[in-house]
Amino acid sequence: MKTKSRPPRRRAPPQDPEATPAERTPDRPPPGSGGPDAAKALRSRTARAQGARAEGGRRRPGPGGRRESSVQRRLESNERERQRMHKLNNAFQALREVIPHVRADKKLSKIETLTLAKNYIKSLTATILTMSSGRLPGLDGPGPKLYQHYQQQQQQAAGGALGAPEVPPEGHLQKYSTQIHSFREGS
DNA sequence: TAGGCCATCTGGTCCT
DNA sequence: AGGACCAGATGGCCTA
Repeated sequence: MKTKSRPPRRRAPPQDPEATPAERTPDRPPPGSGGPDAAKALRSRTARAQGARAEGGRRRPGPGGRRESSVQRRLESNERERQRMHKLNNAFQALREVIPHVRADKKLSKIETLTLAKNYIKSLTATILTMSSGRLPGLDGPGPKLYQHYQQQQQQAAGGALGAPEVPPEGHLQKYSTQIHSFREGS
């Protein structure tokens, strides 16, 4: 796994919103080739693409063609989607900044960020459990409640992922530090 | 050059 | 009805 700190990517030039999918990417294979609902989408998109090809790759004329209002809606929709993705990326960045990791010079990828965050949370939970159980033996403090919650989470996780081995609190700490290490090695 | 990661576009579906 | 969300497709950039 590699990560990199690369300059901001330049945005791909916006495609002609009036163009049919076939016009924009003539070589594009039929989309929606995976997933249960995809079959319907596949058929409808393919039909549209084929229709465009049948017309020599030109925009469908007449009522079948995209009206200006529909083009405008598509552009607005694209813009909203961009903003949504930007927000998502901002959230990823915020998450990166609170996860301690050894490769401060290199940006964590999204998958690395999520994986590391998950194990970081687990290790923190384990740490808190260890500390609170040590300091509050038998008391009705946060320790026992936290431990109950932890056990519930463990049981749910084990139920969700069939055959997932239950990891003891200290195991998460070990796993997290191992992962940090492997990310460093893998760079 | 292949593979990984990413941004963007797009159409379908879900939700308010 | 319109916006949010989702997933597939595509192409660019980067590194090994």
